[in-house]
Amino acid sequence: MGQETTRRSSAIPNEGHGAVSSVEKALRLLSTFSLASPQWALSDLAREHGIPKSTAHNLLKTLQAFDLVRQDPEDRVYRLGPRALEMGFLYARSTELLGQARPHLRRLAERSRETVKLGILSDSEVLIVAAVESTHQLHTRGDIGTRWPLHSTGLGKAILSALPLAEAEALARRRGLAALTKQTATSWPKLRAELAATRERGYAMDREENEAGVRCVAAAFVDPLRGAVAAVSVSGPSVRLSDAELAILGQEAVAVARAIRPHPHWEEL
Amino acid sequence: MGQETTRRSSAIPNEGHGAVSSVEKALRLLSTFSLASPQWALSDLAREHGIPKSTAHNLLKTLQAFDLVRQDPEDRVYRLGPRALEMGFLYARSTELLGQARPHLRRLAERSRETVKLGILSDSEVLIVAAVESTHQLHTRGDIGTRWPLHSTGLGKAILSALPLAEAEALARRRGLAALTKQTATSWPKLRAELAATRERGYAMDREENEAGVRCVAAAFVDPLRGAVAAVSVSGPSVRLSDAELAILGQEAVAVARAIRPHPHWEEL
DNA sequence: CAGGCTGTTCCAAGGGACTGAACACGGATT
DNA sequence: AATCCGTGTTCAGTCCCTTGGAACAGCCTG
Repeated sequence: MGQETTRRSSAIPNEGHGAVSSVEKALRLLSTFSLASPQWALSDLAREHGIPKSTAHNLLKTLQAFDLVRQDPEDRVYRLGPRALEMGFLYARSTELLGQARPHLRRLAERSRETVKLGILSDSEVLIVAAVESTHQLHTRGDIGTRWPLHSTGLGKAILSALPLAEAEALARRRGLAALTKQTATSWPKLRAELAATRERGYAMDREENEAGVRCVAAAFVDPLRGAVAAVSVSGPSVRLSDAELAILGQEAVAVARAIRPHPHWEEL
Repeated sequence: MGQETTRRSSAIPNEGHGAVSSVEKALRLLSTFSLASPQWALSDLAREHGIPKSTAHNLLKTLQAFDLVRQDPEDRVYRLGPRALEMGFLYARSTELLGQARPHLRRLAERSRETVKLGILSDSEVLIVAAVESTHQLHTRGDIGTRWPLHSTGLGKAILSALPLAEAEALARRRGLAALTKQTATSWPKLRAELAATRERGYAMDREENEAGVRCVAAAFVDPLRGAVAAVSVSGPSVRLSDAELAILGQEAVAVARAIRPHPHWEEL
C-alpha cells in the first residue's frame, strides 16, 4: 500500500495553495466578527485587514446578499446575519457525532456533577461543539462555539496526544505555547512529556494550566469515518477535584470517549 | 439523472451590482448543503451549479481552509465544517433579540402548552431562530434553523403584514404562492386580503394553510434598532386549537411580541 | 463653515480567476 | 486483464473581473 503521506494532513488547513484570494478575503472579513467585537464599521474592517474601503465594501455587499452579514440601517455597522445561525444548526444536525454524543455527555455530567464538554480540533485550536454545564453554584462554563488553546487545556492535550507526534508539534507550535498560568507547559519538550504521560494514562489532565483554580480531565477519540479528532472533558474547581477524584473521572471520560466513538456504517460487514 | 440541474436554483438572493462573483459562487456552494443533502461530491456540486469542476475545486479548497467545509478523507465528499457551528453560536450570542426573547417564549409555551417559535425574515422566507417545543405527545416541531414560506405560515403572514404592502407583495411573489394545502392562499389578492385582516386583528392566523391539521397564530414586531422584522407564533394540532382558543393565544402572542421588542441601548438616557 | 470622518459609486487597468485539457486513481463492466 | 466509465486533482494560458484610487455625499465635531 502507499506508504507515503501523499494525503494532506487533514488537520491543518492549508492556507495559500490554490486559494481564491477574493473568497479568502471575504471569509477573513467574516471571521473578524467575534464575541468581543460583534459589530464592525466598514472603515475599521478595511483597516484591520489592510484592504481598501471599496474592496471591503464589495465583499461585504456580497456577504450581505446571502444574509451572512447584516448592516444596521441606522448606524451602518455590520454584524453577523441569521444565515450564520442557520448554517450552524445545519452542521449540528447533519453531524452524527453530536447526536450520538449528547446522551453520553449528559450521563457523565449527572454522575460527576461537573461541566462536561465535547471539543474537536479546528484550525489549530479546540472548538467546543457540545456541552452540559454543572449545576453547582460554582462551576466552569460550557459555552458552545468557544475556542481554547491546545497546549493548556485538557481537551487540547488529549487531542494532541491522539495525533502523530510530528503533527502534534506542528499544531501546538502554530499558536505558540503562551503561559496562561504558572503551571502552563510553555516549552515543547515539557509538553511532549505531558503528551507521553497522557498517552500512557489514557486521559489528559489539566491542573490549573489554563486557568487558576480549574482542573480538568479529558479523553480523546477519533471519528474513524470523518477523520475528525475529538475529546470529552470533565472540568471543575480544584476544591472539588482532588487527585483521587480526577483519577476516577479520567477513567469515566475514557469510557465515554470509547462509547461515543461513532460506529462506522460498515460495522455490520 | 436529474435534469433539474438546469432548473434555476433560485435559493440565491439579491444579485446586486457590487457583488463579487467568485465570492458569490463560493457562498452558493456553501448554501447547497442542506438537511436533506448534507454531503456533496465535488462533481455533483459543479454540475448543480453549472461551473467547471476545477473552479468548484478551488472554491471548496478555500472554504476548507477556513473549516467552513470539510472533506471526508475516506470517500472525499464535502460536508459543512465546524466553523459553521461557531459562527452560528456567535450570531446567537451577539444578538440581543434572542437573549431577551427566550424567557418570554418559555413563559408563553408554558401557559399555552403548545410550541412557540420566534422567526425572522431572511432571504424571502421565515427563518426560525428560537423555539420552545410543546410537551404534549402530539405537537408541532420547533427546529431552529429551519425555513418556511411567507405566504402559508402564521409567522410569514404576520411578518408580511408588518411591511409596506408593495414590499410584502415583492417578497411573497419572489418565492411564489405554492399550494401546500387546500386552504393555502395561492393568489396575491387573496393573500393581500389576509394581510389586511391580520393588520386589523393584530395577529396572523394559519388555519391549516401550511400543513393539514396544524393551526397557528403569530404576531410580528420590528426590532427598531437593527431593522429586522420578526414574529412569535404559537402552533399546534387543530384538535386542541379551537377558534376561541386561537383568539386567546393570538392576544397573548401580541402581548409577547410587544414585550420582546428590544429596548434600545439608550433607554437609560 | 471648514475639516475630518463616515459609506458609497464609478471606472480604468492590470493581475488573478476561470476553465478546458490532461493526469491519476478506483471500481465496474467487458 | 484490459477497457471503460467515474472520480478528484493539477496545470497553464487567456480574458474577464476584481481591484482600489479618486470623487461624491452625508454626518458629526471642531
